[in-house]
Amino acid sequence: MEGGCYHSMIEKFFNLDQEKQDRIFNAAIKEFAQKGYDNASTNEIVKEAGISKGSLFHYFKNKKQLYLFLKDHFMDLLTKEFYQKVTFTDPDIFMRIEQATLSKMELRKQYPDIFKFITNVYLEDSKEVKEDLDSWKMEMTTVNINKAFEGIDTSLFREDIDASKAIKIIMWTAEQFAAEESAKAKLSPEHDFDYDRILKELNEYFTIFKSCFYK
Amino acid sequence: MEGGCYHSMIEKFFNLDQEKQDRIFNAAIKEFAQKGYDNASTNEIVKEAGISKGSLFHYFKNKKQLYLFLKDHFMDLLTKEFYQKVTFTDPDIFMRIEQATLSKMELRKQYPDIFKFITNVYLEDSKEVKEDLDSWKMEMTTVNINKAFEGIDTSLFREDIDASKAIKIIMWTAEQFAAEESAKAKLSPEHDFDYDRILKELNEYFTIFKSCFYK
Amino acid sequence: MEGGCYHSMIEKFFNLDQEKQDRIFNAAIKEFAQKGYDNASTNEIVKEAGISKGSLFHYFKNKKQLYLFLKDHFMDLLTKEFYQKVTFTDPDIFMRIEQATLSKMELRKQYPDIFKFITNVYLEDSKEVKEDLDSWKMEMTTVNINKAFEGIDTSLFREDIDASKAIKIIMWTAEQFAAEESAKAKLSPEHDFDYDRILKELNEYFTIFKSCFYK
Amino acid sequence: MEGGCYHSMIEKFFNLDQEKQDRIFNAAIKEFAQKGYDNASTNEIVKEAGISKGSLFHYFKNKKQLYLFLKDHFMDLLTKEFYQKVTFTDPDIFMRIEQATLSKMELRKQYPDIFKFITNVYLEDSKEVKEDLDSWKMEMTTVNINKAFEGIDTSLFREDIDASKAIKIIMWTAEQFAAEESAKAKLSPEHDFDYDRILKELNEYFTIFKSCFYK
DNA sequence: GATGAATGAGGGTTCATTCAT
DNA sequence: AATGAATGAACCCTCATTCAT
Repeated sequence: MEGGCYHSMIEKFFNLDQEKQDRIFNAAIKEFAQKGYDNASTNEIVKEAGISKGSLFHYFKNKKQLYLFLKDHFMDLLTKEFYQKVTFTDPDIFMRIEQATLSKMELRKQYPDIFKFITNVYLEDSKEVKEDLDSWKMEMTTVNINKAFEGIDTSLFREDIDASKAIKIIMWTAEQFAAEESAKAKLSPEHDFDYDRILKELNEYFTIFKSCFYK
Repeated sequence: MEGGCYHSMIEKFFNLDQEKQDRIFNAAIKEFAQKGYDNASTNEIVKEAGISKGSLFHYFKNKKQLYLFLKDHFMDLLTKEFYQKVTFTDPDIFMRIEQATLSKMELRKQYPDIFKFITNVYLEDSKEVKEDLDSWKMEMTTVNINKAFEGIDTSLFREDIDASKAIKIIMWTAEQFAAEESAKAKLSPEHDFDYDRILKELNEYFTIFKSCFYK
Repeated sequence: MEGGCYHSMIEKFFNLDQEKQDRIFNAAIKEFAQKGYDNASTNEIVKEAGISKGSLFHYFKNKKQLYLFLKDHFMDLLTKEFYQKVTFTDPDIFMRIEQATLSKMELRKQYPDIFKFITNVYLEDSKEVKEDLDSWKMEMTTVNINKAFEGIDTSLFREDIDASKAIKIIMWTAEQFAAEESAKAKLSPEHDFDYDRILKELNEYFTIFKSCFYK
Repeated sequence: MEGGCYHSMIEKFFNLDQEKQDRIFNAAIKEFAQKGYDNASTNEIVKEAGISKGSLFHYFKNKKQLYLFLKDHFMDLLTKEFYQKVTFTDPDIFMRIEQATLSKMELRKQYPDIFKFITNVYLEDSKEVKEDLDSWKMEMTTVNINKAFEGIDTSLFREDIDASKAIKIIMWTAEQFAAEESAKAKLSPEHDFDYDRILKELNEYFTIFKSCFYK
């Protein structure tokens, strides 16, 4: 009911030369990533993008549409890049998680603003976009979990251990470990990521898991 | 540089009768918890608290000082309550985590607004308070981890397993499990928390850990 | 000073195929009729007409010229249609007014948007077109009154009554009666016009007038 | 549901010194009277009133509340003044209408902006206030008609004439006559009202009515 | 000590009009 | 001739903070 001219407007945007599209993308992503939906300022976006106020609302009918569009567009981008780096076919869960973790770290390094933006979308709490995001979040969670678990070889696990719980433990550990490393990096931003150390440490956790969960 | 008259102002606040202090506390906590720092409105706070605009800025130099004060004050309160419920002396890590988890759940039920407020402080991303929060977060993390690990009996762990890593795995699992349950509850708010089921499920994870990590 | 290329622009418009002209006419009339001069949006007009923004301002120098052109064009059209239905030759004023009233009702039914548009032109109060409309309104009033009074047979009126005043009373009554019915219909839009009842009631007024004013 | 803090805000307004209230009244009335609801600019109002943007919205929560408040306030004022000048007790309809017509003309002269504002309220067509105005208009019409007709001595009318229709004719004539005079005055604003001539002419109409409708 | 009126910058959004293509 | 991207001023409204009382 709201998005009547959604497509025609976005089309206008895609007819711009790539360089201008990028300026707008970068400015908007950066602003939303830094300040969240409510506090992001369209004024800042247009200033940073070097376009006029009117132009922004020529392409996107309002702030909300801009935000939701960016979410869809860059979620797509990250997802595609992610699945290009990770072939979710390896039956060994540790290989899969290692690949996924590495891949995420690379994405975070390659597209720091986009990564932060998409991460924040999951945490976004603004009333104005709540409804649209909630349904999307629920959908995403289901899709991702299904994809991640597809074809894991559970025959390697000890029979007295609930494989699905074991898998959750492994994934949570990987996630929290990565989050902790990211948090460290954020609080002392001068230090660059030392992928080798991180991978090594992650593998130490995996070694523990293998010695515990595998036959 | 900023907090010149910090103390004298807060003193004024503490000279108020308890009932008025509470009205201000409740109103402010609720507003910040619901909307985050940037979107919280001092107008709403004074309206809810039934005081004048001038009064608020009489007790607290500005919105930021009010926020940081609330953070300190209620972090203290929650921490004290927490350590009253949990005696972090039990050498068994699982008992300790179970106690901590239960205790947190009780606090969430007992002081829902305060709990939400303090939780959100950790996620707060506003530029205006970023600097002050970041240093505080770092400090908190260190303090809590140290406290949590104090006196854990690592002699129960298998010797071929790095105890500190095992403890991290256990804690991360407990945290993520709780987070997942909270997220579920948030997306379908009609369902009330079923503490019994949750504790039972958490213990199933602990059973796995014991069978793996313990001698 | 303003209308420099007035003619050459309108010519461009008349060179369009009739179907396109009509699309523009309909879209513009509808928008102006619904929202008045100031609030009518050229954006809506071009969207509804299916032409580009540039085109509109290619045919009409600006919003004002478009409006004034529509006013002239459709006032002409309605006037012509009106005088085709009503032969203002009947010397009986009541027949004439009845014909005129009926005729207006038919026009309102036949061209609802145009009718509403022209009606609103008389009530239009926008600064931007005030000057142009005021002189036109004055002219129109004079013209119409003269036409309406032409060849009325005043010999039927009692000699002790000022015929011109009697005519005014009759016309004002007809007008106000019609206005009151329209107002009623507007406030309770579910009721459709009941032309028969309205005509019958109007004739009851006329019967009074005949019994009073005629010899 | 919308006007929660209606009273408390208006109270703020009434606490201002009279001179400031008047500045705001005059500025707002003038702007609304000239441009109608939609096109009236709160910017213009505050500029003309010599107050800040924020102040206006300190007294009135939004443009709509301001408008509706002005409508109520000045409708009250005009009504009170009107009924002070006209004692609607004279059983002779002509005396009553003459008084009313004179009274209206005086009000128009005394409070030109207010009079125009209130007149326009009846014609206001903006979506934003339509609902609120429609119910009010319907109520007003009923109230006024009832008051106007109360205690008219219909025994003077010829028995073969429907008194209620005769009264309508008389009132419509008076109204339209007055409207026509006002329109003339508006289009050539240099001429002041010549009340004596107008009253004389109105009475000529009344003479006709008496000779026709009275026994 | 307590008040609440006053501020003005900034929020998102719409607009008629221009002009390079 | 026809397009539609681009403009920037103006729209209503909210905000944290100040200061005279």
